[in-house]
Amino acid sequence: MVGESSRIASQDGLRADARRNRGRILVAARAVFAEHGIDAPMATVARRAGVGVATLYRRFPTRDALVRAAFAQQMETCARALTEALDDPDPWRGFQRLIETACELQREERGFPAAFVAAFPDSTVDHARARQRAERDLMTLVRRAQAAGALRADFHPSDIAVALLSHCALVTALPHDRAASRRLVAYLLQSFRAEAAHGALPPPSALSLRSLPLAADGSQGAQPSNTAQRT
Amino acid sequence: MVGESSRIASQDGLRADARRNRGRILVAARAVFAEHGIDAPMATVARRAGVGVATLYRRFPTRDALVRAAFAQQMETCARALTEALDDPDPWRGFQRLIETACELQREERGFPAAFVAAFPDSTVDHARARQRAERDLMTLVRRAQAAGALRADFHPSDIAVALLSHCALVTALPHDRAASRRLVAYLLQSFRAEAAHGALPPPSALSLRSLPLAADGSQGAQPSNTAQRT
DNA sequence: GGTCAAACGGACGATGTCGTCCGGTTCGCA
DNA sequence: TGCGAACCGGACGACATCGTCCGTTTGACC
Repeated sequence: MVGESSRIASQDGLRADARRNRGRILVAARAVFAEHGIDAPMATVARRAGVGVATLYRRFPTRDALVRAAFAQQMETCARALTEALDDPDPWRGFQRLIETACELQREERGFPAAFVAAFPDSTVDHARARQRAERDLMTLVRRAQAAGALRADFHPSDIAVALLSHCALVTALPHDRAASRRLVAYLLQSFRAEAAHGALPPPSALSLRSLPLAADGSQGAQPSNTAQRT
Repeated sequence: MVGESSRIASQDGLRADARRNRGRILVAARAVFAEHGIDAPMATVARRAGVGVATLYRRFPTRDALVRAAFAQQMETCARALTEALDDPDPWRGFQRLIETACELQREERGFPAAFVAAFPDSTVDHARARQRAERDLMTLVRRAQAAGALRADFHPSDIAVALLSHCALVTALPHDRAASRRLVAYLLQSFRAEAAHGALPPPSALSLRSLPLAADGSQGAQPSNTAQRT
C-alpha cells in the first residue's frame, strides 16, 4: 500500500518489543503521575515500567508528549461525551451530562486533572481542526439548551471552561474528597439552570473554548509529534 | 520587662539593618512569587531583595516560612473580612462579602492563591486556637444566614472551602482572566441563595473548615517558627 | 540460521537548586 | 571613639533531574 520500506508488518511501525514497552510505559506513567503528580521524574516512570530512561525518551521526547499519550484515553472519553451530548434529544440533559462526565473523569482518574490543565493553555496551533470542531459543537450545545429554555440566557460558552477548570483545580487540591467535587458540580449546574437566573452576572470571560482539551483527534495518542517543543 | 539582654531597643529584637532587609525580602518575595510562582528559587528572591542567600535563609529557614510571612497581610485581610462579615447586620450580605473579599484577594494578589492552598492542608497543629475560632465564626455566619432565609438550608459550612478552593485554582490556572474569576463567584453565590435550591444536593464534604487559612493570628507574620519543617 | 536495522539500557556530563560555612562588615551601646 | 555581638553575602559541596551517547541485544525478514 503506502510504499514504505515495508519490512515491518505491524501497523504502527513499531517492533514487537518496542510496542510492548510503549504500553508498559503508559501504564507506569499513569500510575506514577497519579501518585506523585505530573512533575514526577521521568526516571521514576522508566523504572516502574521496567525500561531504561533512553527507551522512555526515545518514545516520548518530552514530558508533555508522555502526559498527552498517557491520558489520551481519558481525553477521548471527554470528546466522546461531547458527541453524545449533542446526540441527546433533551438539550439540557446533554449539557448536564457533558459537564458531569468531564468532571467525573477528573475526579476518578487521578493525575488526569493535571494533564487536563497542562493540555489547556498551549494548544493554540496543535491539531487545530479537531479543536475548532469541538468549539463549534460546544456552542451548538449551549445554544440548543438555551433555546429550550433550560439553560439560562446569559450563560456564555466560556463558562464551560470556567466550570471545568475550577473543578479541575478542586480535585487537584483535594484528590480524595469526592464529595467536595460532586458538591461543586451540583452547585454549578443548578446555577446554570434558567430558573436560577436571578441577578445579573458580571461579563463573561474572553476565554476561547478552542483551548479546552475536549477535542477528539487520534493524533494525541499516536506517535509523539516530534515537532512538539516546550521552550 | 522580659528579662532580655536588652541591649537592643527595637521591639522585634532585630537590628536596624536586619529589619530593613527583612522588609526588602518580603517585598521581593511577593513580586517573585507572583511572577514565577511559589516554587521560584530562593536565590531569585534574595537577588531581587538585594541581599545574600544566607540572609534570606537566616530570616526564613524554610520556603514555607517565607511564603507565610510574605502573604501574612493578605491572610489577615481574609481574617478581618470574617470578623466584618459577622458584624454585618444583614446576614446574607455578610456572607456574600466574605466570599467576595476572599476571592477578590485571590484574584488580585498574584501568588497569594498558591500560598492559600499551600497553607491549607498542613495546618493541623499550627496555631490551632485561632483556627478553631475561625471555624466557629464561619459556622455562626452560615447559621445566621440560613436562619434569615437567605442562604439555602442544605448549605454546609464545608461548602465555603469548596468555593474558595475551586476559585483559588481557577485564578491559578488563569491568572489574568479576572472575568472568569468574577463569573465563578457570581455563579456560586447565586446557587448558594435559598431561592436557588431546586434539586437535592449530593452529601457535603467532610472537609474541616479549621484548615482554611482564614484565621487571624499574629504568629504568621512573625518570626519563623523554627519548629516548622517540611519533610 | 544469518543479517542488519531497530531497539535497548546504563552511564555520564550538564544544569539548577539547596542550605551551610566562614571571613569580613556594620550596628548599637558605653 | 571603641568594642563586641549581630549581621551580611559570596562561595561551596551535596543532591536531584535532565537528556544524550554508545556499546550491546533483539526482533523481523530472507
